[in-house]
Amino acid sequence: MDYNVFAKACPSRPTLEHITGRWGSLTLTALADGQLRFNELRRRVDGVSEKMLSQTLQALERDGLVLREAQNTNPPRVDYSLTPLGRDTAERLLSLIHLLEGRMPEVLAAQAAYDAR
Amino acid sequence: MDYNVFAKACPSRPTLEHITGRWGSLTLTALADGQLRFNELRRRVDGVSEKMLSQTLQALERDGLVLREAQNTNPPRVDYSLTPLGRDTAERLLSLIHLLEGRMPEVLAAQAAYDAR
DNA sequence: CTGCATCCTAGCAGATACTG
DNA sequence: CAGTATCTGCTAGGATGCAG
Repeated sequence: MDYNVFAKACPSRPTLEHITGRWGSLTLTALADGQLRFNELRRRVDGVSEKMLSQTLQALERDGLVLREAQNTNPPRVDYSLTPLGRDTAERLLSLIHLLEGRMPEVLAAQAAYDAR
Repeated sequence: MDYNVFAKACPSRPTLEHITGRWGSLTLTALADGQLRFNELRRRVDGVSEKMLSQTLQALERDGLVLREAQNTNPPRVDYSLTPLGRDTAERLLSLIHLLEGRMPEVLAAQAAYDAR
């Protein structure tokens, strides 16, 4: 393996963290449905602050996962969408999220059992 | 959807963060190959501290993703493995990681292009 | 509307030392 | 070996204000 996330110094680690991070995962999957504007994204990703969304989008854009298209109008309009690589990534992320959402009862039961001890 | 990660207050969010977090994702995927002992895990997940590994394992055990089996011998021996739910989760995580590892050249090129501006 | 700049704080995370 | 305990620095992340 050339790029192994298990290696401390591998450049894939920061990128994996952008993707799976608290806001990165939600941002990517929110964009999976299609292009969104900044404030549309902000409403979708419940609880994200302007600052964090902005930072998250910049990191994902730099990694080549998100495409940013700004129009020089007034008021300004900026559209965010996924690149082909971003789409592949979001797809796998969604698969993970759907699994989790579907099996939350199992998780909650495990937590209750753990706490009972 | 009953448990929607996009909702700020949904109980699935903390669990998603345990799974996708910096050490959670690496720990889960390391265990995908089979049972490991504490220090074996520590060596696999390059860079993790004792403390973080311990915390991570506890969170994943509580969520019902990891099984902890302690033997009361001397010296002590503790084995960690995945539950069925943990295996399903790790599988999807691995799919994501393999995608990323395989396409790192693309990511690095995007980063270089971004930085050039 | 879409951001960047600034300030501030809680808690994440590393280092170290210790216990059964 | 498999952890806990403590201390401490760092930075993620929230709040606010401002600009194009």
